[in-house]
Amino acid sequence: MPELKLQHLLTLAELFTKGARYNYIPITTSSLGQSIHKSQQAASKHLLDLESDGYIERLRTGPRVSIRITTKGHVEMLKIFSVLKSSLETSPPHVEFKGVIISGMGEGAYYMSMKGYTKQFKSKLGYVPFPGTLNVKLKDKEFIEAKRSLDAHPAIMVNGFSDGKRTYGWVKCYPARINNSVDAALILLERTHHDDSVIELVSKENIKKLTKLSTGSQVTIQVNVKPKIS
Amino acid sequence: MPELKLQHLLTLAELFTKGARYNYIPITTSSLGQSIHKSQQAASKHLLDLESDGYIERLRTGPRVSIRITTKGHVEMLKIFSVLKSSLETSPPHVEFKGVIISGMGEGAYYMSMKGYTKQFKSKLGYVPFPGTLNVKLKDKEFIEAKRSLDAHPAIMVNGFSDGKRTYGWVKCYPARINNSVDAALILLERTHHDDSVIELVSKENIKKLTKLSTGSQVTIQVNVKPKIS
DNA sequence: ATTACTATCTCACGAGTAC
DNA sequence: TGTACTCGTGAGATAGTAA
Repeated sequence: MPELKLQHLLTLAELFTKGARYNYIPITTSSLGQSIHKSQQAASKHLLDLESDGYIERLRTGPRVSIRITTKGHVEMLKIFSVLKSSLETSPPHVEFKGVIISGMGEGAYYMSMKGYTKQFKSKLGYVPFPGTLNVKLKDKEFIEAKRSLDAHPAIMVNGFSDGKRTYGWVKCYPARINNSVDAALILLERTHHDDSVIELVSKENIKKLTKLSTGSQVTIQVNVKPKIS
Repeated sequence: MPELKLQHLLTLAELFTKGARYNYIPITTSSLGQSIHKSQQAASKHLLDLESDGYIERLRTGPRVSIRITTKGHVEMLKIFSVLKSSLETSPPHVEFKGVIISGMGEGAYYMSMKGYTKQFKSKLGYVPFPGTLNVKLKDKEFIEAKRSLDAHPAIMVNGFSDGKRTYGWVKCYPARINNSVDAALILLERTHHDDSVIELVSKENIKKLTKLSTGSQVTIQVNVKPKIS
């Protein structure tokens, strides 16, 4: 869509930084070449091209040449800038999983109801989860891969503990939404009896009742990811 | 500076818009080719290159391929984005003139003191100018050219009028600063006895006294330009 | 259907150099 | 000093086509 050639982009940007938008700026092709990490010849060609395309204007006073960016050049820069801006901004800040509900085995419910966990859930998630986890079987490889790389994102860490007889592993919690309607948390367990293709979720209420979902139902889970601020 | 090749920029941006930052997105090389206005083969090559450079990850499930942008890819996009952003933002929003003061002939003072003008100056500039214009001779071609293209920028318009005997032309005013210390207005007259190499300025106070400048002194004038907001 | 190879073309770049 | 020509090299793009 933008008419400005991509290879000229950084050259034009360099002229902008030098202040050439509203004033004629004296510049040599060699210094420009250095700035854009190209040869003097390349810089010269860039200026020639930019000029013939009407993105810059040049004024020569004897040996000296001054350059100014035209409105057209400014507009083209803004075009590319806004393409980048909108593509970076419209990126939805969540990881999505699709799968089907499989029967919970009650084990999750047992462990997650232990005081060592519930105390932390209360303080870190803000609630004690309904006893019983929702287990979702992921069918596509990309979701399994996405689950693996959840580690890269910041999580709410529920620490493991010991009750004297045995130890219980940590639980990583990721705030999530089920079918874009129910708030929940996807949990990664240090020790789980599931393989990588199953994700487990906890919620304040009984998810199955709340959503009228049952074993075999297809669900979509969105895990929020902190948008990066550069 | 950015390692990402510019020709891959719009391809990566397209993947971003498709939501490939946090999820594996199914995409074909032909559809991608259409999106970036290149051939299917070019899109395929782009993906190959982006993958081997670690900017994207691909997952193939039989014939289908899904793509996700890596953190490295995201960072590279942000790098180029910020180069553009800063070059567009650091552009100082004023047009600069340099020249030497030449003797005013008093004519300007006479005209600018007429009621038909002073009334408008008072309401539009906020003050009645000191009687006497500052005339500055521009020595370099680029400043003369810059003066000509001042027309492209929005001005405060002081309309012409008639006193029954004759008519007086309009005056365009551009808020300006002299030597970065005195507020003034550069004025363009519909009818002037100067050629293009001279600019005239008015100010609330006597500029020469205020700045201790006299004929022959070098001055710098900055005319503010409305920064464009896209 | 797809993806991606090969061949070919164009053009971006740098070296040398004229002015 | 400057800019910008010619020319050689190679990267990027497309068409054709294999898998």
